[in-house]
Amino acid sequence: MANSLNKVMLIGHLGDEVKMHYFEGGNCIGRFPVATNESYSNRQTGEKVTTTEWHNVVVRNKLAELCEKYLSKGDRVFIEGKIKTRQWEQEGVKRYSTEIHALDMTFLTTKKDLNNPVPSNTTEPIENKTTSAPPLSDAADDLPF
Amino acid sequence: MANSLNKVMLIGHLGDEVKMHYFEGGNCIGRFPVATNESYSNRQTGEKVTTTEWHNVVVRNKLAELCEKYLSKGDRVFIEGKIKTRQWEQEGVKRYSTEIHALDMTFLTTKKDLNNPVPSNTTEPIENKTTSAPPLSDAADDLPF
Amino acid sequence: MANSLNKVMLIGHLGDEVKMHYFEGGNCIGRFPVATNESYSNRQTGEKVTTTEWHNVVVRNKLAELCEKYLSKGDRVFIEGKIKTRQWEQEGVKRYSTEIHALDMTFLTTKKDLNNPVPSNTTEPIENKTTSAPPLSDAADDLPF
Amino acid sequence: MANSLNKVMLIGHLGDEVKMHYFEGGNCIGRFPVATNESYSNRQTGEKVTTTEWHNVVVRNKLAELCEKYLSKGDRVFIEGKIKTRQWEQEGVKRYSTEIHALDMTFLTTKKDLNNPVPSNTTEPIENKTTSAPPLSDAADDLPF
DNA sequence: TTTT
DNA sequence: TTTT
Repeated sequence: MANSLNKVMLIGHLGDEVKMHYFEGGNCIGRFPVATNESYSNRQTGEKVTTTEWHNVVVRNKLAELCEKYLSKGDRVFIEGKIKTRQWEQEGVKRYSTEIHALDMTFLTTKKDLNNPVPSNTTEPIENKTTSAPPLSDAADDLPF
Repeated sequence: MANSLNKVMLIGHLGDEVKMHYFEGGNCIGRFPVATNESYSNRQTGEKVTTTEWHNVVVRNKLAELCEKYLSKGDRVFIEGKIKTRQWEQEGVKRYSTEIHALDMTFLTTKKDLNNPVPSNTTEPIENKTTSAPPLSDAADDLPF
Repeated sequence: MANSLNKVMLIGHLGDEVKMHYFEGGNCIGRFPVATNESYSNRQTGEKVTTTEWHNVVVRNKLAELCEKYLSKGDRVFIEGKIKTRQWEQEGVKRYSTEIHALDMTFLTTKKDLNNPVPSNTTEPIENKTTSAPPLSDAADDLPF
Repeated sequence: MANSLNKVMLIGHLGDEVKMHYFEGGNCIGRFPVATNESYSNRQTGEKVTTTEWHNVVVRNKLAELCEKYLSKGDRVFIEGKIKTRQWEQEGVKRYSTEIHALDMTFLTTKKDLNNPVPSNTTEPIENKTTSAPPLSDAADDLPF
């Protein structure tokens, strides 16, 4: 039983495909961006403004594989998870990246299985081009989550 | 009615005092860090590890003033809010800072009002007189266990 | 991964002690009422009104034992769980009881361990007087929760 | 700022159409049942069991009108609200009905506007045939609210 | 930088 | 970079 609470709940759309990373021990991690929107009326002009917030979602192992299999860019999901901020140094400057580590999820639209069961090699064609690797990806094996 | 959800809920302790900023139009903003902890057992060594996550909490106007008045470093709070990531450029490099914009809050310990004003023996004087049982307790008796 | 969500989060105070029930297989269940309050201003009179909502909280096994050990009437808790409505017939009339099945919890005040480590036999003296038993108690062993 | 929390979040499907009630002052209320499901494996037999939980959702005024306009039986919604238990006496017996008072909502499928912009008189053609009625629907009719 |  |  925890003595603190770190809970995030999102409903939004994937801005890109799920990018998978496989580790030696058999673990894997998936990453994808999720957009949430907020609308409000500008006080002066009265015009409606929509702002978009982007969330870096991280999933692991079984959940990651389900996401890769069933989620595509544009799909809507409900995500329950927690906030984690990674930090690293780049050229002497501390940098931070905040991620949403998803623990539970509900697929709210799954184009893939509904429209057409596409051959898996055509859905994520350039999955391997992940040039800029996130700092912690190597260490992921001995992380708590 | 929104078509997306961006919800954060935290229970944690303030790592520092509330820092206020006042704007010309009469608006104000308060900022303070909140720590949440997570414990897990290391798979190899079996030893218990506690990690701390720090959240940059932002409050506005009335809520900010309440926080400044009643919250101190070390106090425990429940926070409901949303995630916002600000970005800016520093020396040509995009930098990000993720904040929790608090919309509702519950003070779970407020040292300020507990420690000084009232003598502690007058705060819960008749704690034992809870004569009136909660509505459902009677019904509960004749319920399935 | 669920395709639906049934989530409850409460912060409130216990209206009574935790009542334990032990089953043959070694399982146990604890029950206690939790009060949440809501204040609003009456539109006509402008006077502030506070209403109290009572929640029938149910905990199982390990969590139940922790609750019995550390929670007392008046203590404040954070509860995360789900809603379950049981139904049964009484004299030909369908009756319902809605419960909050707690899955996670944070103790926000624990008078017991802070003030005095009272001998457990003095805290819940009449724990065994659970006279009226019920529909679901037998089935409890093979229930989902 | 509240000193307690009474929060419910649901993702589920409507078990019936939205039933509206209009009051003299211009206020209105809408009611509809929402089902959430949970699956688990029976420990003995190992077979997968799905249980359904029915929630009595209550909406007011603007939100009620949006629900009536855009939601139909079978639609999926995300609901954020609070738990309220009403009590009344029937033939000398105290009876309880627990409702989810929705404060915010996200329509996750809206068959009405997506499939065909049906003329409003054809949208609830067989409203009275409620064969598989959710538990509380009968009781709800003759309740206070 | 908090807390247990 | 999503979606309405």
